[in-house]
Amino acid sequence: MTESSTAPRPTLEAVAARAGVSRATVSRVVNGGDGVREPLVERVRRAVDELGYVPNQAARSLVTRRHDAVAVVIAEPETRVFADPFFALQLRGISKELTAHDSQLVLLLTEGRDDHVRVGRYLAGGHVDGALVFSLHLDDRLPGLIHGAGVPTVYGGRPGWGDGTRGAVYVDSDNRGGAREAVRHLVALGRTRVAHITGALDQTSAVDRLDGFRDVMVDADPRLIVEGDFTPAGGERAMRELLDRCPELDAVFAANDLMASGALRVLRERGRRVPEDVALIGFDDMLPVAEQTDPPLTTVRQDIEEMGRLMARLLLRGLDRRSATEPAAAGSVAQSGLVGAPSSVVLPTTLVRRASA
Amino acid sequence: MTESSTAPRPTLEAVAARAGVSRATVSRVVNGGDGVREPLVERVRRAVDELGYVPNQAARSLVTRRHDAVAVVIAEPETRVFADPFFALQLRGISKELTAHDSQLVLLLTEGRDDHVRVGRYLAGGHVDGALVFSLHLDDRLPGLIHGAGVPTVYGGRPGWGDGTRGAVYVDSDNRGGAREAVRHLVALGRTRVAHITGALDQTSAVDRLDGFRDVMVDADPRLIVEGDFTPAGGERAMRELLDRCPELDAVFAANDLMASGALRVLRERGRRVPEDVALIGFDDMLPVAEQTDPPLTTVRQDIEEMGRLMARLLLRGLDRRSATEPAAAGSVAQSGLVGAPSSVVLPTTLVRRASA
DNA sequence: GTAGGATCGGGGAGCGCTCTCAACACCGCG
DNA sequence: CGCGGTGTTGAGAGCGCTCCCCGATCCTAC
Repeated sequence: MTESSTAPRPTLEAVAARAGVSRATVSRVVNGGDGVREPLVERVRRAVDELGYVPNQAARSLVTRRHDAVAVVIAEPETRVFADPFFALQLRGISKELTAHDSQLVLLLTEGRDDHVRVGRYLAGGHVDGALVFSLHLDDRLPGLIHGAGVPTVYGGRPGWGDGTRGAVYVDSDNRGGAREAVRHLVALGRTRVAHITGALDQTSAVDRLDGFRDVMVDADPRLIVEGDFTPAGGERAMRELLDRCPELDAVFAANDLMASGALRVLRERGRRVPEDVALIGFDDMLPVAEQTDPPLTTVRQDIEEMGRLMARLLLRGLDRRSATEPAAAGSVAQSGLVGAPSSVVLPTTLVRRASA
Repeated sequence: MTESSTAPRPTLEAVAARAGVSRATVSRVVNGGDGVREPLVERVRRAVDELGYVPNQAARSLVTRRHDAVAVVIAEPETRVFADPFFALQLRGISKELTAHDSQLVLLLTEGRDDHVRVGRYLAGGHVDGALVFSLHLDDRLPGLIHGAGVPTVYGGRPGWGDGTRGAVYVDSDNRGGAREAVRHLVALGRTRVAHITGALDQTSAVDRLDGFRDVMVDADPRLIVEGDFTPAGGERAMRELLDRCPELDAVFAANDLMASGALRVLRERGRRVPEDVALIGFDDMLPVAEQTDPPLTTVRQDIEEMGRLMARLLLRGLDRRSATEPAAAGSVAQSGLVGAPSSVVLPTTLVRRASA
């Protein structure tokens, strides 16, 4: 039977005693070991192993003010999130990158607006070295709170224009460009009555995709644009409305795959053949959805995992640089809290042609 | 422009000075405030507000040995996980419960076997008060490592029988009972040639569902049982094989909804009508999948979010009790590291009848 | 062989907090 | 009016670690 935490964990002191050196020497070895001669390093290493020594992070943070931990804030009030693998993929990317840098991932899920204050307080509390923030809605006050907390931050997706977002560093997909490409493809197919099911318009990604749609369909009949909400049910609803308003439409660009799948069901239900009667394009290339519909979905791919990885990389890089320049940089630390501000990144998208368009 | 972390955060000392009391008094107020007279409490509170004081968690942990943080370990080598909302839902449940207890969630995603050692080291490092572990595979050495780390742990799903699993506390669904109910339903429908697509048999949930199947189909034709892997593609593969082996089958119980959806596609492709020719039941009641197939899936529901919440609750309760009994309890601390070991919990499942069976 | 320089190791001072313990105040009761 | 008791407050000692600084050490070159 394990008596957990019964055995007091060995301290630096204990290791030092065992190896017959001073604490400082052990500390040096544990933290990289330069400046200590080989035989000693060896002896310390052995002592560490024998004792099963693991540094006490709390003690270390207390003096270094570093935590080797990054908060990931997912600000999603709706259950919706969990229906799509989006976050899981981002998390995976982030996790990989953080692990490679020996940083931990502290996950902050917010349920409602009240939670934002809690998150703000947590970040202000200096528990983490930085924050990665997702899924903002335009009216969120989170950026303001985060800004106030003064924690280096990278956003996933371009934040809105609210408080604290000016100069924020973010990683985003080329939503507008991707949308343009999708719609152009539909046009190239000879479709003339192209409709658009938007995402939830309180998110910049939805707005950008709508803009992309408009870039190509410059004077689109306003009846051909319906607001959705990124869910399959929303896609169904929107598709019904489109069909009612404008039965002669011959193509649909949905702002994500989930809505496209809903739209697809409605189209079939109403007896339209896809892609013969109506061509359909989604967005995301969410494999389990896009590949498994019938017909498989033509869609705009964004590399979600890579986005996560990149966010983490940007943050960590900024952090490193900051600690490197520590004393001098006070003045040049920008809004993001990152030195020499790594600028935002917009990743390209690619059109994946399957059967639906 | 925020100069992040430029202003040194106020310390207890500073608050004490401002309020004209001693550090100890401020500490008392900050930690609940009993034993301090009202006017003083008031004065300290004000000083805290004015200074924007936030306790330094590192310093606190250093002396209390508590971290108010729990690790969530997801041991999933395959990408598969991220295709289903399973973890997201569990995480949500866990997050809610932890938040209510002012605990943080440290997420540890493991990529491959090597990561297990890293995780073990992290847990042993005493960074967190406890751990919640998911998605074990039978041959995992993670339980052994965790056991060795001596961290109070609750497993999600019954762990296997390997090293360190004896006496482990877990939360699971009644996989076997749920499977039985599903199969009985098929039998009640008058189906006689009932097939089963199992999950990945290195996970206890898959094994248990198979056992439940066998409980009802006592002498099932072995050709009617095919091993799947919990993915839609695996479901397709398995369904093809079943159909080839045994074209006359009239019902299928798939060990999860994802595989059921794959099976459904194959059934349709081969011209079988569901449920007329072949009745189909899944497991999980994963809404985005189960409700959106055509026909919608009859399935066995398990309350995934509740499982997560329960795991967290069990862990936290054990932790509390442990710290309450601290000095005396050394001897009675069981395998799980939890005092007065809250025992494992198996949650009931319910059959959700939709159109597929 | 020894002086000089460069490098390495050890001692000690905290980081910010909690917690024990002693001092003190104030109450009621004898 | 004094004494014990109860209840508050303050002082101080660390928790385990890093990092600075100075003395010790080692090597090289003359």
